Amino acid sequence: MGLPVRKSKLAPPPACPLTESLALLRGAWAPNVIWYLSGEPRRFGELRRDIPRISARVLSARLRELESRGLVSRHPLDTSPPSAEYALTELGRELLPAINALARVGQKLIAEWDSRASVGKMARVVG
Amino acid sequence: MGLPVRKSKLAPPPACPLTESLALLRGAWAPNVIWYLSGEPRRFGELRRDIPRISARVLSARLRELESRGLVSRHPLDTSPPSAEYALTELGRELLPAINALARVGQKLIAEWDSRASVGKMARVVG
DNA sequence: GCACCATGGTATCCAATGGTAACCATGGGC
DNA sequence: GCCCATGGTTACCATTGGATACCATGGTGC
Repeated sequence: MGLPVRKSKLAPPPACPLTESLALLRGAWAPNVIWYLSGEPRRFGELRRDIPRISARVLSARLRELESRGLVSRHPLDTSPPSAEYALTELGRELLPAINALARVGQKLIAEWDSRASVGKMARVVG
Repeated sequence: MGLPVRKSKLAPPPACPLTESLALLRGAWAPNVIWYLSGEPRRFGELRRDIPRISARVLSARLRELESRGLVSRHPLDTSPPSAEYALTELGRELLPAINALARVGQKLIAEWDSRASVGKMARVVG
């Protein structure tokens, strides 16, 4: 048997700006993590509670990926059960306008659903 | 044998605006598809060429998902090899500001890399 | 000293997603 | 009759993500 064929996995010059910024956000929950870090720095357990459906495994992986991409910085704290704080870097903050734009669309969608639901149910909720 | 245990897969009210808009964009290449549809309607083969690294399988799946989410509309054409055109719906257009914000970040990143590369290479590119 | 707790993870296992490549259906050109 | 282009679909496999259990550290109650 010869050598196994190496599938090149080449990533030829994309240079598509959308592809570049999406590469920063790749991975499950990445935008949510950035969203919840956009205020103050937060700790691992806080982020777990912020994003209830994330698993510790994925949160851990995502934080290390975001750190390696330069979007997030990690600061271990010398507390009794050793803990750590995560914060957005300046590069991470550059993504906030885009994430805010996404959130605005989401708010609009939620508002539309709510108004239609209240119409459909004859305004069970006061409004 | 009894019924297979149904893992509830519950999606309890997230109501996080970011989660809502990301649900619209879920799936590989979804933002790119919207990006390339943001001008004129485009055909399947055109999108394949626009996004060279997408596979036909995923493009097909993504278009049908985006259609079912109401972001994209499909218009079959009565041509000799039957073809189809895809266009953004109004809901799809509401995502364009967010996608443009992402693209702006990507452009900035590319510009920074370029300028650093040209400095590192002693400005091979005139600038 | 020792059990027990909280924090911040890892290890293991399985399901869903995406990629590759091959194939199919239609109708026109040669 | 055969091949081609378009617009997909199918089969198969690698990677990613999720659920859950577990581990390491050090503090606290006793």
